[in-house]
Amino acid sequence: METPGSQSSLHRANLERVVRAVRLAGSLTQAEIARTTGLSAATVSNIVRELKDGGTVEVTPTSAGGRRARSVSLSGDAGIVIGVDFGHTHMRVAIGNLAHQVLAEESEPLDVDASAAQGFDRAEQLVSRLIAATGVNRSKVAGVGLGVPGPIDVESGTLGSTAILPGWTGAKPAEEMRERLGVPVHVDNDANLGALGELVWGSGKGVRDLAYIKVASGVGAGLVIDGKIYRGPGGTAGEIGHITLDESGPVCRCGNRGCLETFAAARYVLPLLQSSHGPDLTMDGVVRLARDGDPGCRRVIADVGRHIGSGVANLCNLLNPSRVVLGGDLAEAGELVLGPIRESVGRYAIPSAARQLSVLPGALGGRAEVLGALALALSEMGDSTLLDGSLSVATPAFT
Amino acid sequence: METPGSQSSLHRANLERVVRAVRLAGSLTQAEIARTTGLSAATVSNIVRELKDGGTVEVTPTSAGGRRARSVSLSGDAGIVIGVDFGHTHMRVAIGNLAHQVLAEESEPLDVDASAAQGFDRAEQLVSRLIAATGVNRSKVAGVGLGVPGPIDVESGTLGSTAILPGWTGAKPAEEMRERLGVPVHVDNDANLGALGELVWGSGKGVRDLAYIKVASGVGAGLVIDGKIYRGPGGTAGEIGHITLDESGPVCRCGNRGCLETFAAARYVLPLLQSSHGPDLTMDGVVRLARDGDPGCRRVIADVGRHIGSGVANLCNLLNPSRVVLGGDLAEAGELVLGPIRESVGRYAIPSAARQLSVLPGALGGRAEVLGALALALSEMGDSTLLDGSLSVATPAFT
DNA sequence: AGCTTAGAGTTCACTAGTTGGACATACGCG
DNA sequence: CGCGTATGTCCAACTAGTGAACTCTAAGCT
Repeated sequence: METPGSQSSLHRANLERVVRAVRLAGSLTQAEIARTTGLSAATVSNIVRELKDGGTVEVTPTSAGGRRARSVSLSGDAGIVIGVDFGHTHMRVAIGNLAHQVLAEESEPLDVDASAAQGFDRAEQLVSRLIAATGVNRSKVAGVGLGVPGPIDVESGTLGSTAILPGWTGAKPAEEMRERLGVPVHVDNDANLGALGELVWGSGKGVRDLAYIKVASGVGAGLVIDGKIYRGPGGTAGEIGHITLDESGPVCRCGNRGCLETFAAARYVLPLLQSSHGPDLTMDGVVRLARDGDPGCRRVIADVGRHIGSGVANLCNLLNPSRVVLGGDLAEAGELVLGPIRESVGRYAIPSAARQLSVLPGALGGRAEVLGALALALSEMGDSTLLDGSLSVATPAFT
Repeated sequence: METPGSQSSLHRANLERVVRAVRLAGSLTQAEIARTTGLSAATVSNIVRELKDGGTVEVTPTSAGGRRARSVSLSGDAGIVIGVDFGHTHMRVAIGNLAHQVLAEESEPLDVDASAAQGFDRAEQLVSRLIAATGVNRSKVAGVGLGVPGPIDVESGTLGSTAILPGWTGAKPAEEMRERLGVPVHVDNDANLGALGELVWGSGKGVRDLAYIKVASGVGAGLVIDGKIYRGPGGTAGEIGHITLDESGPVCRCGNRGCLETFAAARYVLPLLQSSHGPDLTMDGVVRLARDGDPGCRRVIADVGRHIGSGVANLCNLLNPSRVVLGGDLAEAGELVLGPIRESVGRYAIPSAARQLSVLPGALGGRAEVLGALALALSEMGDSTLLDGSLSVATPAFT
């Protein structure tokens, strides 16, 4: 940090290298660490000792061919990260450790009419409860990732206007939560976090580029490029919901006409069915009915799929991601919606880009966002926070 | 390289750090280098001596406030890079040095019916002539960037089918040129290189994200994200020409209907005017006539602009670049085409994304691609080739 | 003119940190 | 029981960066 090109920074880098290697493999012996990192055995020996003393890593004996190799693994509570997600109806919290393991997860209903401050208070309580329930040491919490269902200015941290949480416009969620929890908080919107969640724990495992399309009351996309969330210079990348499909189509809430959203989002699609299926229909209900064979619902879902497919085709031509993951309520419809999407992509995308694209349903359902928040916290701390001593060792009051 | 986490790698990194700092600033004194790199003055002293002995850097006295500060700059021929671009009608070659200065540039007509091998031979001759003309030492050439007007598989280096150079399909340009020139060659397509060229030397100076839209016989886009060309996992990102604007529009050569290309590319637009303006009309001619006030040409160009604007709006919603640069013949039309583009973007893109977007004409005209090829060679060598000794110092035969 | 001052670059002793090789250790196999 | 083998540790050597002291030079002041 303070000495950007000196030996101590090299040492730090090597520490991180070892931690990363261990985390990726789950557990390794020192000799294996030396081989995978390219460091010498002597260096690894020193580094492992340092990490062990710091509490970041645990060393357990194993039986092997030659001398007993001691296997090195991340100690369970070396560093704790927390993910918080404010969704349309629920608030979710997840606790995980640096080994990418989720230790606990819980959700509770969110009162949409409550003020932002009340929401943050509730979140703080839920976090505290979960920390207590898992028995982790509160001082080990290294960071929090926070998901909000709306546009957020990443620079200033201010929440834009949200249809879902009307009273929250202008709130600064990161700041609020940092004050309450006393640790660094990183925010992003739900689509980006869903993308990250599916990438790390769900349908995106193994790829580096992914587009996560979330269809709920609106349509949004989260883009992950080369393992990192891509926000664009203005922070508004991924607005797939408002690409124009039909210049003379229905008027959209954004002011344009014929946006993808007007053909796919719940708020525009449900009215089509409410005359025939009753006014209380939800997207969930449409999906359920479609799976049970209701022809009207099937037709609507297929149409939605076709339109989403057009949008995905554009996305595919421009960005050529290797995988598109469908999230949100609609993903529950499975092939009923994926089939038409794929068909539409095949029709409208250029063949060379469409060929290697796979369109998959999200594997995490409603958990994608919280888990993405967890992943955000992990990625933002860049594996280095846990090396700070202040975290892994109890801060010495005097020396 | 061989010792990934050791002091020697740190030293290398520090060498690069210094070189980069010097290159970005043009010239710096040692004290300034120390400040900008964060290294200590002592280290800088050693590094500068090493670089000077290696011939990478030149030290010239200056007069300053206190002791004469010696200003350090990259030595003119520390490393030479070459850009080669095969365009629709011409082949261009540029020679530059590591200080991002273009030393020489030349073009000659390209015989489209000639075989690929003949084309590469001609390119080699032109390169040799230019090397001789600038008087640089051939052994200092560190790398070559190569632009081809068609889809290229970056993995295998194979050229896909090109309408412009029909006989070249399946050629491996990088391999061919490497054999002829004996230095590393990096290929990319013209749109990507145009993007890079405009970013480094043209209308994209100062931004990190840029979309370069090239309208000629087809419509393509090159995307630069965070300073690097973005190709996508399959290498086909940026196919803006084939996003669908009208599902029941004209049939496109790609097999779909209503692609942007069918509304904007020369091969579809020119026929509209040939009945009224004669069959020999070129895009160039249309632009010239439009500037002279011909109403038909103006109308056509405005229509093209509106359609491009729709495509850019999609691009903007999905990717949110900070700048869009228009290249190709059409850019010569200036406001005649930019106005309608901006208008269309304003209409179809979501306001928050459109607000911070600037749409500019390319500043380099037909030179964008060669210069981009130069920039590619520079970026691919990652500033480290010049530290190899084999390059900057005559290889010692014995020690 | 002479003195002071301050920034520039260099030298030197010191320190952090990695490495190769020597060494101790422990397990399985014959 | 001894040998072979792979593991982890220790030590001396080496590399490379740093702070402090030092020299040098030109500008500014008296």
